[in-house]
Amino acid sequence: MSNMILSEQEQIRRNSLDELRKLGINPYPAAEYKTNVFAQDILENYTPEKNNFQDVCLAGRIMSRRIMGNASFAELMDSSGRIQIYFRRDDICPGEDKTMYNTVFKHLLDIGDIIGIKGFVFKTQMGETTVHVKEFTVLSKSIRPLPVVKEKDGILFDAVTDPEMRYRQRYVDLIVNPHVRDVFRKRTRIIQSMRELFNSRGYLEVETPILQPIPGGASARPFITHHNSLDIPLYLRIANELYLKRLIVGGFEGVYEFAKDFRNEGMDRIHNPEFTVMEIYIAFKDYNWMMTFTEEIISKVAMDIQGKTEIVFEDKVINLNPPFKRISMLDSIKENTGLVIASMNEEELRNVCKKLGIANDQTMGKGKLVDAIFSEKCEHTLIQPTFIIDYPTETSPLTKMHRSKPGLTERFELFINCKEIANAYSELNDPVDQMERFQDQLRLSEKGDDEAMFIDSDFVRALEYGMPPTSGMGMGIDRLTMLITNQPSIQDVLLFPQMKPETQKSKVESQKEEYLALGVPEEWIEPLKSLGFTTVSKLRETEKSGKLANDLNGYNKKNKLGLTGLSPEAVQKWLI
RNA sequence: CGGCCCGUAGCUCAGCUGGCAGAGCAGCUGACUCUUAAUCAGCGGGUCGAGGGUUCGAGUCCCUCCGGGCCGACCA
Repeated sequence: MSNMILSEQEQIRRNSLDELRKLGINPYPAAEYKTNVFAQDILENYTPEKNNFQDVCLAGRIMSRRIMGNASFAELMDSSGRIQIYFRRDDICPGEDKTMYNTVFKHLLDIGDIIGIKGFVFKTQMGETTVHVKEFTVLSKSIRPLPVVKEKDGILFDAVTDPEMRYRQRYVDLIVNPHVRDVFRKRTRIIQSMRELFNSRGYLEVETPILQPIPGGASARPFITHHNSLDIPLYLRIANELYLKRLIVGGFEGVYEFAKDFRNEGMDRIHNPEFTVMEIYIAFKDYNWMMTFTEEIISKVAMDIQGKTEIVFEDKVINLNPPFKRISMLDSIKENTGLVIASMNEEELRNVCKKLGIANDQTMGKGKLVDAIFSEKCEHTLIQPTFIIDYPTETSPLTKMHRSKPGLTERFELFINCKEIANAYSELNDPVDQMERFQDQLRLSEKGDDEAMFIDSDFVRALEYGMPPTSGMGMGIDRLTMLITNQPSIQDVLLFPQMKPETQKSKVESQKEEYLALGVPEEWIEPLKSLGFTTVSKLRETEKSGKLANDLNGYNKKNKLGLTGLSPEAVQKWLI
């Protein structure tokens, strides 16, 4: 702590902290501060005619100050927004003692500090609704300067846009970029909107294990961890599907979970190692029913959050009004390539891939090849919401065989803006078939597919007791939020996106005695440290004693330390 | 993993073919009792991401590394 190098502004704020305490003001008081209004209520509802809000109390952060001698304006930001506040010396300090205004407000408070105010609302000559402060309380002193963002006619000046700062220090982003708070409020409302719908249908919100002995329900590489007292490996879940279906076996009509899943894979604009998925399973339904339900969910969310089903994403207008287009995967490939691949074998598909310039290798089976063709040739066309239906069996090991199309399964994925938003099946409930599919996965795994599914024999055991015909659907909440809130990157809809750790500069410094032992005069130790020689080993590594002597003498002169100059020879002796 | 770009004061950013590190905001001192990107006068503030190299001299050129962004690869 004492060794921390503080900027000038941080030092000044820490001094202010001490000064406040000397005046008997606790900069971090414990007591509840009872407010009776939010900034937004005042801004929306105050009128001079009504003369309302004449005894208000609110609390928030000082975001700007304009001091004009014995009167000042400032902006206070609470959770609802910003409001201008007005201080007048003789109102703050009615008696002889003007300390609270002259010293505390003008000198010891800063932008970023959190205060509570009591006063009345009025309109200034410029017409701005303002709280005239009669009394203020320091609630929390800020000792780190906040980026100052100014705004005029909706244009921001010096806005914090650096992604690294925004994501690493999300708290700063939230303070200075109000629209960011709005995105996260909307994220929560999206989840609430869906939850309302599910609860109104009587479906049960449940929680299932995040630490799983077998990471099932999806094709992905898991994170692995270890349980000490059981002495077994455990995996962070890649999906919760198999647990939710066990609950349908258990007799619930419908179950759903908003779940964090974890996948140990690359990160980019649309992938974060941990992400949120809503999965829902409903007994006695099939994937056709689920498509209609998915349309209902999406359009309700759009209405609840944006008030309309037509949304704008970047330069595109997307219409979320049902019904959405439904097309089979094979028909979509036909539409986009003109190729009919339905009856092709693995070798023929591989040739198609080669012809189309699609990367493929021997570990890829028929299903993966079809999937690769689809991804390459079709996905980018799916801007308006589209259900792609009837997937190859091989890549859908938990899905019921198609009731009429051999080799295919009753599965759909919903694409919006070329991204997969939802994935759903008529769930496979034939335990014998399920066991065979798991064994197929095992063979793929042996072929080198490192994301083929593990066999979960307890899940098969559950199916053996009998699971009703069921349809299940998973929806990527992060991607849905990106879409609804028009955010280009997943990091913009995650409060704390994963980042590489910041490298902490080592704060290790050598002691005074170590410098003295080298023959460095005591008065030159601080200049040495200031020039970056914070340890004696750094000093020893220096080879240019002449340059060092020169730098030290320069530092002496620049900072007017008045020390006697050093000769290169004297410095040379330290380094031996 | 590969290509391109970025990292300079608390914040936003200049800094040309290498030649004394700059501006605005913020801060400090002062003036100003309805201002609003307040204004006016003055002042301070830098390990130029880190390390190495070339050079009389590096923010600038070269190499390595760290962090970030975009695109691609891999991947849902």
